[in-house]
Order: sequence, then C-alpha cells, then structure tokens
Amino acid sequence: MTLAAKESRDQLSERRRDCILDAARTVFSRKDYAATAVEDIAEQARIAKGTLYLYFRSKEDIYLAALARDVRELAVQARREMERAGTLRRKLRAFFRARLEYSKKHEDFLRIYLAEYGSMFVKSPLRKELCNLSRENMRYIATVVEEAARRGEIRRVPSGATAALIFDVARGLLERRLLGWKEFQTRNEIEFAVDLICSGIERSPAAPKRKGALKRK
Amino acid sequence: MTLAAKESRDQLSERRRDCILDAARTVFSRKDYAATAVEDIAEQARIAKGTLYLYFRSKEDIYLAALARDVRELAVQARREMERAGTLRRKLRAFFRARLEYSKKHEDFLRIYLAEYGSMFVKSPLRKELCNLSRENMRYIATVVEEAARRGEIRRVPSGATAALIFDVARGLLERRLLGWKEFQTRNEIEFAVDLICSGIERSPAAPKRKGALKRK
DNA sequence: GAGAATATTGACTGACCAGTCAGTCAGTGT
DNA sequence: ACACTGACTGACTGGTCAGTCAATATTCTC
Repeated sequence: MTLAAKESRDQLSERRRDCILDAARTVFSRKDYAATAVEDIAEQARIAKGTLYLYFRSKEDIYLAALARDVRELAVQARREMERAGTLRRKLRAFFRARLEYSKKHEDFLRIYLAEYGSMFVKSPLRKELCNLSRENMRYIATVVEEAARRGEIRRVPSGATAALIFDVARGLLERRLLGWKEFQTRNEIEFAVDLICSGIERSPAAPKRKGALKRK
Repeated sequence: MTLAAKESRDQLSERRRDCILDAARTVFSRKDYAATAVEDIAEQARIAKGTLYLYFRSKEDIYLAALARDVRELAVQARREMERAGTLRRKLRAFFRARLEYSKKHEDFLRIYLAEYGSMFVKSPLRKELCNLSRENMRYIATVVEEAARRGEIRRVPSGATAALIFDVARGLLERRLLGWKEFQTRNEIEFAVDLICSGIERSPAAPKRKGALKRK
C-alpha cells in the first residue's frame, strides 16, 4: 500500500474510533455498564459487534476510553477559561461555568462520569486512571488557590482541602441540574456557591471559635 | 402451634432477615451490584440460595432493603446529634461528625451508598426511594439553616442551596477518607469545612461583587 | 479488471447466573 | 411413638452476553 493510502487509512481508522466512542457514550448513559450490551454499542455506531473488537480490546476498554476522552477535554476547557480570568473569584466562576457548559453539551458524559465516580468505591480495578485524572485536576485548583493566597487575595487556607471542597460543590451542582430538581436554578446556585466559598476564605477570617484544630497543609 | 411459639418464630425470622441484610452489605461493598451473585450473599449469610427467596422477592429487593436500612439509621443518628447542639456551627459539626462516625463503623454501607448515589444518573428505575430519602434529609438541614437565619446567627441565604452544599461537602469528605488520600486528615477537613461554610454565610456578608444574581429561595 | 491486502460481518460458543421447585428433615403437637 | 408442618436446601432451567473466527465485502495496486 502506498504511503498516502496508508495515511488516509489511519485517519479513517481514527475517525471510526471516535464514532465508536460517541456511540459508547450514548448507550452507557442510558443504562449502566453491566446492563449495556456490547451489541448496543455496535448498533448505535451502525457497525457489527466484531468490528468493535478491531478497534478496542474489550468492553471495559471502550468504556474507559470514552470516559477518559471527555474527562480530559473538560479539564482542558475549564483550565483555559480559568487562565483567562484574573481574580480567584473570577477563576472559580469560570471553573463552575465551564463545567456547567460542558455538561450541558455532553449530558451523556456527565451521567457516566457521576456513575463511575461513585463506583470507584466498590470496584478496585483499573479505575485507577480516572482517579488519577481527578487528582491532577484537583491539584491544579489547589495551585490556583495557593496563588491567590500568595497574592493576598484570600487568607491562608489548606489548599488541598479547599480545592477538594470546590470540586465537591461543583459536582453537587451538576447532579442537581441533572435530576431536574426545579427549586435549584443552576445559575443562581453557581453565584451563591462562588460567593459562599469566597466569603469563607477571604482576607479577614471570621475568628474561628476553636483553637488549633485547623492545621495548615 | 402455640401463640408463644409463633411469636418466637416471628422474632427469629426478623433476626434472619437482618442477618441477610448484613451479609448483603458485606458482599455488595466488595463488588458492584451486577458483579455480585446472589449465591455470594447466601454464602456470606451461611444459608442456601433458595432461603434468600423466602425472605426477599429478588436480588434487587435485598439490595435496596440493605441500603435503606442504613440510610435511615444514619439520618436518625445525625439528627439526634444535631438536635442536641445549640448553634448552627455546632449543629454542622455534629452533622459532619455523625456522618464520619457512622461511616467509620459501617464502611461497607458507605461504599454501597456512594455507588448507588452515582448510579441514580444512569438508571431510571426505582432508586426513587433512595432519592426521596436524600431529599428528606436535605430538607431537614435546610430547616436548620432557616432557623439559624431567623435567630440572626447567619445572614439570609437560600436555605435549599445551602443545605445541598453542606451535603456535597460532607460526601466529599467521606469519599476522600475512603480513598485513603493521606494528605486529607478527615478531622482537620471537618473543622476547615465547618469554618469555611460558617464564615461564608455569617452575619456580615462579604460585599458581593455582583448585583442581583443571588435571588432568595 | 485480476488478484492481493485489508476491513467487516454476525452466527456461534462457553461461561455465568437469577430464580425455581421437588425433596429433606428438625422440631412441634398429640 | 408418630404424624405433620414448614423452613431450608441445592441441582436445575432458561436466558443473557462477551468475545471469536470463518466467511464475505471492500479497497488498493499494477
């Protein structure tokens, strides 16, 4: 086969892989991992089951690849928006909004992501990768918090715990949106959460009622 | 059969049910719902598979019963501790600590609970019950927040959103403990979270940088 | 357009498992 | 001592599904 032909093959192959991942995202968001048959993915992608195994080694392989692709993409977008913002407050708002926007566009992904995050606690196996991605993302937020502290924008806080808290709150927001609990208006919730967090860690701390329990990290 | 004998039978039966639920909690926390065979539960409970079906209608029935039992028990304990505390700050601390204590004692339960919470987003079916329990618990926290606002202990905040945020943070804390991320010391994290939340909603609000986005609920 | 190279297909296989039910037997009442 | 009851058992059934591979289709090269 000529070089040109080979390249076009490779591209096609790449696109095919992406199609499969799109299909996987769709079907895995409808039923959980176990309830989804490999045939369902194939059908959604309009190819035969056997073909899937030309591009991926196993069902789990497909699942993880689909998930990781979106997790990475989301992190990239959130980071880009945050870097553009100046203050911590703006950065936080950007973080929350980026997550909201991405989850609006890829609700399927969000469903799988939330399910997977939960199941980290009952399956030991190789959700390691996902777990590490999460930590990496959290690490970045921690850095942002540390910088804000260095600039004197906020008081000194344990940056890891703060970052974790920010993640927790953001996740809750998206969950409630997904559940359609109508008393929660996501946009208002974002403003409220950002305000609360910023007030909670701003310059002059509310005199803590207790002595030393708050060690720095 | 005499009356006395019948009663002792009923008690025995009740105890047997509880044993099965204990066994279920153990095995469902090791592998996820789908990966767990009904035989595994039976084996753990040291009874035959058929016997399970004398006490429960299906695998799902066992699963939900086991989960609901603990969710309810946890809510009761948390509530009791909170009612004993005076200020919002103390109530929050009690809430976080109750969850921590219960989760320490019943780590198995926590694992299942987290997994189930996540899978609410990919399975429509009757996880309704769990979902409603959650909302009920959240509603209670919202009430506590409202009372604190009425007492003037904190500023006026959207109580639903605040309660939700508190839940999110508490969950995150327990997750990190379970994952054994050693840079997170749960006790310190609790103090930090309580402080942050209380500072964030205390009497004199940090002048919000933006106008009307913060509608009351 | 022949024929090689590569890609796709879907029927098939083996493993697994929820739920059933005919049979066992310990304990109860007479 | 014996009949009876109902809790318990575990082999069995029907169905599902991940992954395979021989057969078929498509694309490429000359």
